[in-house]
Amino acid sequence: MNKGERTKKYIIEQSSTLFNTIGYKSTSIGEIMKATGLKKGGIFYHFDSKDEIAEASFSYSLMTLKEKYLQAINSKETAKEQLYAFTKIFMNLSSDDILVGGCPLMNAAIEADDSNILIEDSVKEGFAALIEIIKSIIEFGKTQNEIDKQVNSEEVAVLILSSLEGALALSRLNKDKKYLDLVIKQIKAMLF
Amino acid sequence: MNKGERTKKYIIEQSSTLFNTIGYKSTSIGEIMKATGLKKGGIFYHFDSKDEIAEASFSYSLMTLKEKYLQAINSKETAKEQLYAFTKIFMNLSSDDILVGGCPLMNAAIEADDSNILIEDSVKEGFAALIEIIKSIIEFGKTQNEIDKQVNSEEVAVLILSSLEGALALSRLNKDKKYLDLVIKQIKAMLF
DNA sequence: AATATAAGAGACCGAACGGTCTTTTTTAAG
DNA sequence: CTTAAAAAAGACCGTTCGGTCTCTTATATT
Repeated sequence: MNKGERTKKYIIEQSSTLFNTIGYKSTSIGEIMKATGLKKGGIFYHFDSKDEIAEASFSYSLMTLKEKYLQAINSKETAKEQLYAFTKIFMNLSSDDILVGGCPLMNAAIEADDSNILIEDSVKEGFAALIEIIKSIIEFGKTQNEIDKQVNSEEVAVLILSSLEGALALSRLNKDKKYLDLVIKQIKAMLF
Repeated sequence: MNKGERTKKYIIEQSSTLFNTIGYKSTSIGEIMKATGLKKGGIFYHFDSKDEIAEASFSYSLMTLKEKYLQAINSKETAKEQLYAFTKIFMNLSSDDILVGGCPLMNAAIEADDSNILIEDSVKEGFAALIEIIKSIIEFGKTQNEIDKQVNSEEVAVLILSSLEGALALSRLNKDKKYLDLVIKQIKAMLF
């Protein structure tokens, strides 16, 4: 990887944190300059526009997020452990070094409500992927006789994701993990 | 109510929709001028800063929201009907004429993450009030023998609000009410 | 109808925005 | 070591931002 590629990657890493913490509108080129130590010329040499930086940053966040989920679930032998690993990531989304600023998907979904139609599809895909992961955990649990075969995997997956996202927002707002704790506790009680 | 008061109220009404749909940062004075038909001088005669408009608009949204909830619940005789009325408001938050743009609380919670510390307390209070309303519905249901007396009102209220907020975001993003429908269905099944 | 005051218009301001362009410096291949 | 190309600097541009200030118009009280 030559200098140019390294710098471009570095800009994306730094920017993704900015976009996720203070949002698209508030992340100015000036902020990115400060965070990277580069000047305007250096940044616009690698990207044609702020939107292009935002897109690259969001993709990077998504990739990181997905990796984290899959890696956490892998090597777990029971559905219960998998679900625990999954929820643990949600718990850490507030303090995670890389993904600081909460769930990138939810943030993008709320802010890019009308504008940024560019990333709207990516956000949809991201959520769909998360639901799919939860669904696969539930279905795995059924084959292991951990989870009642009557539960509707898709529907329950939607409930789990929705409640986790809502609780994450509440916990971040109140700077109190109890909301996430409460929701996770009840989800477990519901499934196992 | 004299002209000045009418105009100020009108600015707040129009602005609250703007803030809730496109967010604080994206709602410029220019946008407010367009929405109200007033010029800069007319707007800043009634407010000292954009933040002051934002605060007034948010308070107005909160008040409207709370009114809607309480009014919907009143005159309902069973907890089941009350909960149904409550969830129905959530369903309509996407299409409501006044509160267009989703849940004002969630929008504010996500966007005013670091900045706008001004309204942070109001957002917290707003969420606490919603949880309290749900809690009271559940407790009413217990006295009516509709709901199992063993359920923890507070905890379940948090789960319900979290999942509704999450599902609302999903439904708005995908322009598909099914997420809210699914979650509401499961909440009902859980309680009744 | 007169008039004091409330309400609003709109030109103006400095700062910050995203983005361009020329110049300088750094990198890396021969 | 030389040199062409890649990378970065930073002055500059037009636009939009939130906000001010003066001047005009509308309101409401006597």
